[in-house]
Amino acid sequence: MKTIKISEAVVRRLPIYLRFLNELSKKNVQTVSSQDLGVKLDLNPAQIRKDLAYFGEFGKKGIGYDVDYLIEKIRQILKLDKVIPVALVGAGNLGRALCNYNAYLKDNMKIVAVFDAQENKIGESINNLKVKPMSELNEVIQEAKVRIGIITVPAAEAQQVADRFVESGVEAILNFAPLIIKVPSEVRVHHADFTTELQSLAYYLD
Amino acid sequence: MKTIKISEAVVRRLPIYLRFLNELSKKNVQTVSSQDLGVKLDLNPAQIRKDLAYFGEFGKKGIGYDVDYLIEKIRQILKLDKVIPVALVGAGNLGRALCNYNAYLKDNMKIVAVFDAQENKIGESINNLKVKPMSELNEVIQEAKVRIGIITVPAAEAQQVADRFVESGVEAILNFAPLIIKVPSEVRVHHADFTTELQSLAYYLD
DNA sequence: TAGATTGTTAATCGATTAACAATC
DNA sequence: TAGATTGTTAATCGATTAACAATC
Repeated sequence: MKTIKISEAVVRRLPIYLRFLNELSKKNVQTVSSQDLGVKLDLNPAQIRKDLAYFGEFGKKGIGYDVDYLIEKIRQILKLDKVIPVALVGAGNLGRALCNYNAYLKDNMKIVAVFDAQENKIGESINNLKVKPMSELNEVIQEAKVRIGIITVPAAEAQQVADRFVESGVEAILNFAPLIIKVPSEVRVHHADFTTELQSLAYYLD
Repeated sequence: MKTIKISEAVVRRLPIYLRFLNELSKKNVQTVSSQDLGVKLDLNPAQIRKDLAYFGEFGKKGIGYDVDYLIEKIRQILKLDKVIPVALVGAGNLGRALCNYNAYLKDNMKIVAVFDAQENKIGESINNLKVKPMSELNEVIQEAKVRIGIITVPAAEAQQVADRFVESGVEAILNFAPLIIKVPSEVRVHHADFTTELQSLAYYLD
């Protein structure tokens, strides 16, 4: 019955809902309306209701959404109800920074391995993870059942790293290198590029 | 005559064009077609032509676009033809990582000041920049004519930092904290959030 | 019950793509 | 000239928003 195609725009909003719902839950808020969510997240309430309705009837008319129930449902939709093992290549400043999010991502995702091509980085400790050489990538990824790969190497090496990820069976890639990487269509890639982000902001200066 | 509103989607693609054109220029490629660009950037050639045509007639029929001329034009459109001073708050791992992009961003943008609220960070050196206390933020930003602010502090402090940026006259903000920040409508905010990015990727796992 | 809020349909709005005359 | 490629219009596709019956 998964015939209706969910647009990327919808999928990108789900984690934003989830994050705010988690905040509400921490404050012991029981119920929230699409109105409330809209105000806090700068979104149209109708859009929020529609987004959620793609996946089921999670609310109660006249009441709103049960916070904890909706959290549970969104986590299921995003497949975040089990910890997803993640690997990262590029133990530079950025890679190191992302490893620090491990605590924040707990219950959802976990960076379980860090790799680097540079000799002098290997063996270094980042957040209790020892940096491993690229030669061990395939083996480690398969053993740890890594499903998502993060690329934080310079642009010149990013495509090679992507190829290695694909080859080792990773299903999705988050690329931070300033370059469009190419992968087979069954692998999902998102680009998270600080430099293009910053440059597009400049357009809006007066 | 700036009556036609340019969509955000268009503006976000311009830096991607620019980046690839710069690569071509470095390889001494003189001319490029929308076809070529489309293949390399995974975009529809008609879309690329239309994007560029919003701003002028930059190509030659039957020939394509002159690489260096198009670079010049896109830099003008994005207001990147002069160096834009940028400030960053949050001298943690992520802040430090972003400062390293200064070299890459040369000619376009420059991080000219770094601030942190924590005593022990102040005075530290990052990429030849001394970390300054928050008390100096307004003064430094006004003196250095900073136009864009980057937020790399924990979520709990991000809104306060945004308020300080706005108060000191910053025109646009790039927020890396996992939280939607609120600013007056004349200030432009982009959210660059690693955690939501990663979570939305999970949806596409089988 | 009265008030609130969902889920959903229809209307609107906007973005992408196809097609082609113009022309280098 | 013949082939290539732009700039642009029209067609398509998709996403957002408004409106409201259903109902808690």
